Amino acid sequence: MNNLAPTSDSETPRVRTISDPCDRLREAIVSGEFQPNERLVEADLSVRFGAGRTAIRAALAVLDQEGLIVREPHRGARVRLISAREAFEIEQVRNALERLLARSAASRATSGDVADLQVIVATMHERLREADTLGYMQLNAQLHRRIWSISDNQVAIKMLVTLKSQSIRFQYGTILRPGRPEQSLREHEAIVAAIIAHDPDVCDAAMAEHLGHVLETLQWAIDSQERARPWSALRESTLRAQR
Amino acid sequence: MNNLAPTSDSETPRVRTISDPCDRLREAIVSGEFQPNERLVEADLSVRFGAGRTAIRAALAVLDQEGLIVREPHRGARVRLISAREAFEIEQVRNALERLLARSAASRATSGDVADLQVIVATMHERLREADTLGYMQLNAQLHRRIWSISDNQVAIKMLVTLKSQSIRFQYGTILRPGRPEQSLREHEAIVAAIIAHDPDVCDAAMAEHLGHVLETLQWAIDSQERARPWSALRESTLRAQR
DNA sequence: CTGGCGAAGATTGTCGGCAATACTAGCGAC
DNA sequence: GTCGCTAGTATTGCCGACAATCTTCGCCAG
Repeated sequence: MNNLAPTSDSETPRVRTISDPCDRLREAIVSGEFQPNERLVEADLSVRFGAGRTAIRAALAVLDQEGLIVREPHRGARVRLISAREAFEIEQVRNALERLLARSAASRATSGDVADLQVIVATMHERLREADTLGYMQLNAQLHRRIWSISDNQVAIKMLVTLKSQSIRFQYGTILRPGRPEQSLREHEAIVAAIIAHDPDVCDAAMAEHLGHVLETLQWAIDSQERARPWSALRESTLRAQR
Repeated sequence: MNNLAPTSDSETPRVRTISDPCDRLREAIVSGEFQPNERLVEADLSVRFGAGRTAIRAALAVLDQEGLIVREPHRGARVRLISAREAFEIEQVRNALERLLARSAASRATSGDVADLQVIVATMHERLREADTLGYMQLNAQLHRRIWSISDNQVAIKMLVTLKSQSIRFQYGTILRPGRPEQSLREHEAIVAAIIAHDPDVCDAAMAEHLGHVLETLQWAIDSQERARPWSALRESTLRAQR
């Protein structure tokens, strides 16, 4: 009855890889193909993507609005470096918006939605048992996206997608905290349980607690990163000055 | 000691009107100079603003990302019509973000911030006594912006500015509800009191209650608008089809 | 009179070139 | 050796023109 894939929502269309320079450049940036603060010379991108410089300029304008790059007049564009402070701001906004969507999802979830969520949670259990951290992270993101699709606020969803692409550099450190995946899974189960119970208040609280812990873990990840490489702040300012 | 103007935050720079086509076009759209669904022909805008078509295209790309216009391939750009449903989504997101900022402001407000807020509230009392509804609305927006400036989340502030420009068409009907300005002022006083008390939880709750009432009033305004002009839905679809 | 069909008009998308600006390297003076 | 100036280079911003596409209008058959 249900599909093999637990979700059929709008995932990245991988079959027909659109040659849109904007999407390709965005993908290259979020995948880390360009370093933070790296210059993005229009002519180079033009030959790289086989598009005219006009299309590249349009793509840069979009990515500037999305916050992935910064443009200075007559000085060109470069990959935006998200500071730890800004990562915190983004996570706080994400917190507020996810709570809103969780609340909406708890009110609107159908039996089909609930079944999908349960499949995802069950698969998360498997990945955790297999110590498949990467797979667990992917399912984590998938669960959140599925909750978004249950809610009915497209405005908030679009903002969350943009925020996610901005802060992707900080997403990987958060799962490395000892014991964090187990705790994360329990929190996700609480969220799903609240959706099943159609209780918006409880779901809001469960999502708030979950993302509060994510925020704490983000703090921990940044701290431990600083501890391991105390010169990183210096390196960042050096890169900022570099041309 | 304190300035004559209660706020010195980033208001719209009116002295040196930048000739940037993007800003001018945005201003023209939010001020209602262009009707919703009206076509924006690049050549016309080019002669209107005295800029080349390239600059106009860049401006359209930005405004598309901001959600003020919609662009269809080979079919051009037009002013985006925000539906009542979308206005609701926007107001819900605004609700979530303003609560976040109110919480932050309650933690961080200095004595100077508090003084500014009290001046604004006092002036709101005056405007209300004089039945100066327009002036009251402006102070209303000013108070919210001042609270934003106390908080420390630039990401959320930028989003709120963008959302405000999108939903400006629905801002005017909400103050016309009988008794609403008085209630609104009481709610604002509760918010400011919570900031003065440095109590984030109470401030969050006060802002939530305030914006919950705004949401109700928005519903009332849309309903009464529909009641007065039951053909507006038809007119909208007609405009959508129009070229 | 209505509905399909094709050509003309209008508009957008893209490309190349040119001027304006910012960065760099080299040179000379102190 | 260091600082300031200047010429040269690299890159962006802008403008015109052309191709691609969509829309509209006129025509004609039924």
